[in-house]
Amino acid sequence: MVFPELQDAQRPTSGAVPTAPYAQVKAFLKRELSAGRWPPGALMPSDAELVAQFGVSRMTVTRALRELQAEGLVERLQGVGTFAAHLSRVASTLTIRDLHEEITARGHRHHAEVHVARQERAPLELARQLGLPAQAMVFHTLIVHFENGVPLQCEDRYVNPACAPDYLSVDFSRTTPTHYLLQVAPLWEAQYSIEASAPTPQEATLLGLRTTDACLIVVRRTMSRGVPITLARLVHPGSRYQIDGQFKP
Amino acid sequence: MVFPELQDAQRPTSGAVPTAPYAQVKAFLKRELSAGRWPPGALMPSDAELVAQFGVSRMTVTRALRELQAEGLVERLQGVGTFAAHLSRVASTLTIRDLHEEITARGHRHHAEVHVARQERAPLELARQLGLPAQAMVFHTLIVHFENGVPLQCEDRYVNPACAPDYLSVDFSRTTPTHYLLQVAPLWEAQYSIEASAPTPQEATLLGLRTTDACLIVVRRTMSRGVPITLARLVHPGSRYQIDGQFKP
DNA sequence: GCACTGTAGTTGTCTAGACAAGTCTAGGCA
DNA sequence: TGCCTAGACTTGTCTAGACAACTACAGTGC
Repeated sequence: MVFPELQDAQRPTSGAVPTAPYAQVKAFLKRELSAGRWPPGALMPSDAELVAQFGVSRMTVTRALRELQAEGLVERLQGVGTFAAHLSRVASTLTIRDLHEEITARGHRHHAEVHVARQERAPLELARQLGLPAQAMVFHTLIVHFENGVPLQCEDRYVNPACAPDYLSVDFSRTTPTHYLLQVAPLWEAQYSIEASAPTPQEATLLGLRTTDACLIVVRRTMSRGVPITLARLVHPGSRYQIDGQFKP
Repeated sequence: MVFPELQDAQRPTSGAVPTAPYAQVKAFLKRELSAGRWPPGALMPSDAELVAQFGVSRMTVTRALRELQAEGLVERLQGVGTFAAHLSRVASTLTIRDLHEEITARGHRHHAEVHVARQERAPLELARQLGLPAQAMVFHTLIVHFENGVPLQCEDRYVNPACAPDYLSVDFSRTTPTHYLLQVAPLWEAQYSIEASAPTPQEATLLGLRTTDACLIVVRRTMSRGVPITLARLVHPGSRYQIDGQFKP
């Protein structure tokens, strides 16, 4: 078996110690938690005890605990107490980036070929997912993105015309749909699924693959203010694309 | 092309309005941001202006802004001001769950077959990734997990013996390695990569696949308190496993 | 045994003010 | 012109106290 190379995690520099009192309280609790002083579900010190222990005001302790709560390390119950969280799930931040940005950040060259950019009538299921009536008009683009001349992503996208009426007039060899749509609708909410599958014959041709080559496929539906904006199927050659990430609880 | 079904996002119930002042300030800013009142990079109202506008104390405004900053919606620069963030990347929370939990949560039956559970000498590259000298002893397990009798994951895992000396004495037909290691080392930090690829012949056999079937492969290296604990390669049949998620900025 | 009540302890939130530290700009000076 | 400084403005953080909302528990009365 093969273990691909993983980058080394950045180690925190031990030189610069955070001196702010709230940070000290937070660091103390984090340290003791990681040492197993309070096993998952155990009752932790109350605000008042920490106030006495550190000689700070309650607002300071509260801030430290609220941030730990936001990070999922502790659970607080009003009237009951603060408890060490059950870490049976660890959440990471998966970053969905604009592909153009991602490629140029690597110091590489990005270009795109537009194969389809037109209006279509949406079949029932597609219309439903975009919150439109059946047979409604939708925008459809099919774009292949290249990194240094090698095809990296086949982007099949449907867009709700109500949210981006000028979508088809954009020059997608210069701007990516993601970038344009982020400008039109700044705040997003999205669902995605990541799967591995063989490409369709058309996708295989566009990406220069055989239909037996594995692809990493991300399907994403994006909403803004409760209105579906776009539905995208992003197909990547498995041999040339992977999703990396790291997380710290 | 095929768009798999995505579940509907949960819509916030519009009945219960948050009444806490800090939540009102936060909701106001979020609403205006999503309406595009401050385009990315634009200067937003200062603390003092929001204090005057809402008639609350500065601590209240500060809390609202600090939470928006933590969510990545605004950027604050000391001595300069508060700015609408560039949302070119949107972060989601990808949850790495214990497979046993995941399967039972679906109401299905989970069982595991242990194929390998022994000590081995680590070759150079593996030892390096686990922070050990070359030829050091490491624990190695190879376990196949089943959902309702169908193979769902092939888990090839190496463990640093210093972190979990009793690892090999665990009955992995009853406990998953993930679950056991979470108990031994409560706080994690991890790096992962997700990719699509064909399985090795051995993996294909164990999962009941052909070597041309696409697999979704997650490689994860886990550290606790700066010490590498485990390196795992999790191979899933692409046709039977996908990673789902959603995010709201 | 059972229902009710008071009380102590907990977290959730807010206020008014204070000082520190950083940035920017206009004015003064050589 | 070029450099320096004082002041205005910004965010970062802390304090001491207050009230509200909630929970758990012991005690009371039936």
